[in-house]
Amino acid sequence: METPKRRRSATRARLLEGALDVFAERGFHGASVEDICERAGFTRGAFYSNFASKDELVLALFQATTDRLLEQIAALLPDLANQPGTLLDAVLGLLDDAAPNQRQWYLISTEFTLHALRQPDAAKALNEQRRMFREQLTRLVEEIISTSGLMLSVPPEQFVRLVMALHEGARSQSLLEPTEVPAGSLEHRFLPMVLTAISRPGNA
Amino acid sequence: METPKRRRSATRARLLEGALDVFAERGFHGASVEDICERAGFTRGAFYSNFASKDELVLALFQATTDRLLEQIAALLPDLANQPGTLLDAVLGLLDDAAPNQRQWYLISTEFTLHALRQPDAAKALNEQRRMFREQLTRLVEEIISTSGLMLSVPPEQFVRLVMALHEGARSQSLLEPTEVPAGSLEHRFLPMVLTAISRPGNA
DNA sequence: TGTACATCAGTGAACGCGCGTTCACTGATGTAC
DNA sequence: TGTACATCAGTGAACGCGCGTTCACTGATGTAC
Repeated sequence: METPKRRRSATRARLLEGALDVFAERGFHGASVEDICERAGFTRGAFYSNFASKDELVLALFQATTDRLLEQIAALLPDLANQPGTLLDAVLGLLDDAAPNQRQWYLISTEFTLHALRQPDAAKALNEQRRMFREQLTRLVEEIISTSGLMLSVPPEQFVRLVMALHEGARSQSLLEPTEVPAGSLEHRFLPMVLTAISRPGNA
Repeated sequence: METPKRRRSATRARLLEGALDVFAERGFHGASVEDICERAGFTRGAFYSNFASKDELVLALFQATTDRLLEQIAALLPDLANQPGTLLDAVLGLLDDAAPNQRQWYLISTEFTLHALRQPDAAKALNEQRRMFREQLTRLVEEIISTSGLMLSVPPEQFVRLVMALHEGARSQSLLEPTEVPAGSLEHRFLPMVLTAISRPGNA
């Protein structure tokens, strides 16, 4: 049944999808409201019937994308924790599977980071999202550690921060030089060393 | 002597300085030509007497900043290589001393990275700059290794890529959460582990 | 079931502001004699 | 050294385009009887 409410929220969703694509292609400022509407198959009036302003759209898009990302991760978590494979495979696999389009997600989230560094409101929202993301990853790490009998010489959250930082910096290198730095190569080369250094097999 | 040529190049330099500040505050698109000129104490005519367009300014700014950065590093290198202290102190110290204003440099260089991911010309310039930067760091690492008798189980350039990637990701965390992640904390916590793992004292 | 009216998501034309860019000019500095 | 002219860095007004936002409207869907 195509009730008006469903129709409306479908329109909103299509506008958000369009915004995601166009923002990734041209950046927040470079993308016009018209671009976004055209991509979504609507006129600008539809846009202002669903969003108060372009600024509001940016925040709504970030929230929507973040919510979906966290849901997807929550769905992936149980599988990863129970499957065979190393701690590292699980964590890095999660980071890769989290976003379907890595390049797009990097462009959007990095631009939102810059935005947040200039606007405290956005920083609050971003830090909240990052905190939840870290908590999910930390939970995964803790679970795997407890079932495998590994020991970390640093708190799991610190380990997660390390993985996320390295992942972010490595991704930017991979996107700039795809052939010199294949995606994931830096993480897979160096994180095992850290694990060797900080983990001791502790089978009681 | 205030010859016209000197005066002209001073104007250009002041416009570039102004652009650096204003771009950091509002982003490339968010900063207007008028903003930049006002900051530098000129009218817009002066701008177009020195730059063909706003786009050209972005590239010129990147080149100018990059050139200065590389010069500063070249000046710092000899001191660092000969001073006492660990390999890590030298490399991380160089990364910190390279740019006087870390936050500003992060904002500018990250936005330029996003720009480069959308525009091949900019990507070429950026990759060239990053290559030279890596080469400087690699040279430093090689020199310290050769005088200290350390051994790396990976090529020095790979080690440098690791440090740069971690540094970039760690910096974004530090800027977003200054109290939770003090600048340099992730690097100083984890890179020693990598060094322990991959270096063997090889005093023949 | 059919009719009359209400609602409101989405249309598309219009507005007006800000911004990048242009250009005729000015006045300080350099050059020729 | 002094005068007349040339140069050209920087001025500031004007242009015009694109974009964010508004608003009177339309026509499809829902509701009342």
